[in-house]
Amino acid sequence: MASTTTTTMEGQFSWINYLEVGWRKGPWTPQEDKLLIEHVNIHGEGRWNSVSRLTGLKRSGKSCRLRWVNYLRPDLKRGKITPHEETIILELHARWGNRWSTIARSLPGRTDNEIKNYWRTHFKKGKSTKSVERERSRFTRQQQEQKQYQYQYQYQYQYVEELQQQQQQLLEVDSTTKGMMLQVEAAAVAPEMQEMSSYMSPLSYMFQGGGGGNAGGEGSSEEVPWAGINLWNLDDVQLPADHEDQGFPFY
DNA sequence: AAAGACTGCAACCGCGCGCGT
DNA sequence: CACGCGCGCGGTTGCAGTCTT
Repeated sequence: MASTTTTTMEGQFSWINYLEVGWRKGPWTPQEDKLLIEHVNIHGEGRWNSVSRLTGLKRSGKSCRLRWVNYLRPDLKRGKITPHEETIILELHARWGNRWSTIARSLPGRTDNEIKNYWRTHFKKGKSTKSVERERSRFTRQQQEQKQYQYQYQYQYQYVEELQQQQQQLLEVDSTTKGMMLQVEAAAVAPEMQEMSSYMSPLSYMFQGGGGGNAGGEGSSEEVPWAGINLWNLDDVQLPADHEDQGFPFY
């Protein structure tokens, strides 16, 4: 790929880049977006370096991929990060650090870039005092919501345990050929289920006294164990009257 | 009302990994 | 094994909009 190095003096919208290197830079136009969307609709994602050749777009493959992933993908969620999502970001960042793409996998519709930007503007060290003050009042509100989320996560955890029990019953009841097949399947799933239950709740390690599991570990926690399960849509869970009593050790 | 400070976010860059040859 | 290519990731930049003084 041609070098795309740009000096600050040239600026990111420089025509010099286009004339000398060939790739256009800077903000995307609606026409460019349209071309890229059409291309992906026809050819699918991937092979980004061939996009310019096939569409006539004067954009590098890298730029095309970025534009698609961060802005044009149809499954992207628009709008502000919700307090709920913020909680998840805080939790997952505590677990994984700056592994934004890993964190993004737990937040359907949000991109790593979006989360990274959000983190940097809201939680990065060295924020101004005013910002901190604003954040503090926001945090107070958030704490109230945390209590509710805690209960919701516990509810979800119980649900997984029920699933495990049901699966166990299936194994015990059916010893026919069909049952054998189920056992094979279940055996394959079992370790994953076990791991899932160990940190089904993103906040579970807090409830367990913190620091457990493979926090900070490399590799093994790459895949999000609850992918495919809609953890974050528990709005209609009914809270018992005594849930207020449950403390919440938040930071 | 104006100027400066701050925030949000799109987009770029360099680096490293995985894969095919 | 070495190399090149494509891609994904995390860090950074810069601009437009908003807020504060």
